[in-house]
Amino acid sequence: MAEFDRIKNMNKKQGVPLGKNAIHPLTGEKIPIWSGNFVIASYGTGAVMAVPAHDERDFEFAKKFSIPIRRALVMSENGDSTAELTKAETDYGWMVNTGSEKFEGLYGDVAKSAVIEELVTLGKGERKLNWKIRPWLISRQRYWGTPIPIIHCDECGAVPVPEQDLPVELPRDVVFGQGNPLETSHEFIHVKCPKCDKDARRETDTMDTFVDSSWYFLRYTDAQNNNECFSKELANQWMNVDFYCGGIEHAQMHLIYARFWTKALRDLGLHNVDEPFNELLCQGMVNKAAPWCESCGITLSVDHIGKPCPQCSDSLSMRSAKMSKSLGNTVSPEDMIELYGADTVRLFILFAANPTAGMDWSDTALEANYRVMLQLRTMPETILNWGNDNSEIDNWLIARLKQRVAEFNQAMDTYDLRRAVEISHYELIKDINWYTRRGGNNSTVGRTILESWTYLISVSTPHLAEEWGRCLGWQQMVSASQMKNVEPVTSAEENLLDYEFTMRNVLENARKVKTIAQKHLGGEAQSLTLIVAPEWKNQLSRAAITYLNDGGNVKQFIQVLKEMDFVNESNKGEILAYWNKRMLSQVFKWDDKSKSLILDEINELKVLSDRAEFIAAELNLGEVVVVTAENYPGDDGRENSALPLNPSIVFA
RNA sequence: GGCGAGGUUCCCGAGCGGUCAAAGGGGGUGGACUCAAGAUCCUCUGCGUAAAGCUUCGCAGGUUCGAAUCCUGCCCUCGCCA
Repeated sequence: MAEFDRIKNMNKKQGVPLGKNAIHPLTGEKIPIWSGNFVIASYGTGAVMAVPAHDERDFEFAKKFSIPIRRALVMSENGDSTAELTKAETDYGWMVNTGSEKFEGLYGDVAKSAVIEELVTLGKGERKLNWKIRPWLISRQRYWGTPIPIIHCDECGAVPVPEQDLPVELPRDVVFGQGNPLETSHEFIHVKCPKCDKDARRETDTMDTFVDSSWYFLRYTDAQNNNECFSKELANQWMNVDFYCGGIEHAQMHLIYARFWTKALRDLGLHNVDEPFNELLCQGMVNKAAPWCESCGITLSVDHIGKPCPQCSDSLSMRSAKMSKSLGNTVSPEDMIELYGADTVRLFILFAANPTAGMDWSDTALEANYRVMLQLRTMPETILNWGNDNSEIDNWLIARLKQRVAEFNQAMDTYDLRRAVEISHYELIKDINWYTRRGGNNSTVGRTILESWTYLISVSTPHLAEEWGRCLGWQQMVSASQMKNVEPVTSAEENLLDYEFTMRNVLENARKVKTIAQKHLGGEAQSLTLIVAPEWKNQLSRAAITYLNDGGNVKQFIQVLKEMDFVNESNKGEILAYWNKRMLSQVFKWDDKSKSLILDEINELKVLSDRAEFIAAELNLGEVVVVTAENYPGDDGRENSALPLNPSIVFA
């Protein structure tokens, strides 16, 4: 098992006693030696002295295998040296149970030093400091990295390449697959020593490629500069990078390196920038299912699909795993682009998940996005072939577009790419569908929509957008032109959107009720009566919303209510009861939009009456009548369930 | 081991105190169109009922008039690094 995997399994500690003992160098006691899976062979000598009382892992191990845990420290001065440990006490403490006057009661660094000194005196040990240092990128790499500008001379040793010969560039005439490719370039290797001019060899290791990515952003500020790495003035002007988007490994490796180099170059006086990146967005991983053995806990390559586990012969399931060559669960973007086009693949990736979330690759989802693309492809043609009818719903569509553009901009500004794509490639199709369903048929309006919509789709599917532009007869490419400013929604348009929204809600509810109602009717419903809530319920709602908006406490509202104008002796009982029973919770259920519609005293009777014909057609009814509760002629009491924005729905 | 992300309805995924039985997509269902298929459009997709109510957002508690959302503990998964 690889060391990596073993460390991952450290919580499942295992071990065996070797049957041998070590002698404690100071006390001479015998200490049993165990072999354990949680000790890392590559760390130090691979052998560690366990301190079960004061190390969490050792404590756990000792508990599991019933090894005596002896307290060596107490956590308070003159603490109880015989107190039992319930968990590892890992802080600095005062030494106890040492069996030696020299150490008893010593604390922290003083204690450490005393023990070390004693070991040195006895000749049984030495003081040593182990550094744990990153190799800071000057580590062996084969070819793919910045060459290390050193020439090895038998006479002079390692000689730096003179500054005028820099940079050392990688040779092209190399052969891969036979060790270090640089070794195969005769011209690269064999050079004269810059000092003594005798035959010498060039260094063939290269630096890590992270070296380049540690300062390229600085170079980008002045990429054409042939005299120096970058102009200090330009770098200072452009840096730092406002927004940096990269994979998760950036967060730990690249970021550390880039920050280090930036600061180092600053200290060398090459620029004045302290931090290279202002904001970092870590994008998620793209995963894809791979075979997985539950009992062995291993992920296998796709070659094992449909076969049993090679280790335990159990049947394999599938589970999501990071794409990798070794597992074979990769997809080739080229193949996908070949099959579906670049725009489709891009759309899929953007829509499948938010950038930070990561996602599972899914062929069916990709196909679904392809269908959307096909649908969008013919959209301009369809829309431009609309007729010339003018209708109320034209204004709705124009208003809707304005609203969508605003939403789109907001999504883009907050890097919510998924939402942006949803608006440009999904929502707007639905809006167009709704428009035609409501009888819209005006190609002039359609053209207006397309003139903005084309720019929205160009962000994620640029090829498609160019196609649209061509269809619209544009001379310039979409990518080379600028979208015309779209005005914000006017208040009249806002109302129109709201009314339509209100009607859709009612329609939706009516649809739900219809099937049940027909069970009771024992046949097809013929007509529908919508009973709008009585005025006192609207007044009550407005009063409650206003009261809460002003920061009032719900519990006290009933007191306020009693004093309200519209409450009198005859209706008081009904209103107060209704408040408790129905309205109290409802006030919180309305969203901000609904609340503002209620406060603005939306005329439901008119909104619904105006649209009664459409509702009748949608529900396949002969007639739709809209009345207020006050005017409802029936005596079945159904008007009582009406609420603001939620009329009673009565089928007959 | 250190650090990070996360567990949501059949699946993927949004939501991050009342708009939530929970957006959107996928899959599935029924209908329209069609000679037919495909594409497209519309409906439904927790149980239930002329609108109630009930159960549901990893598990168990807690805060609140109210929790998928906040707090505490636990379980599990994934990723990064050496």
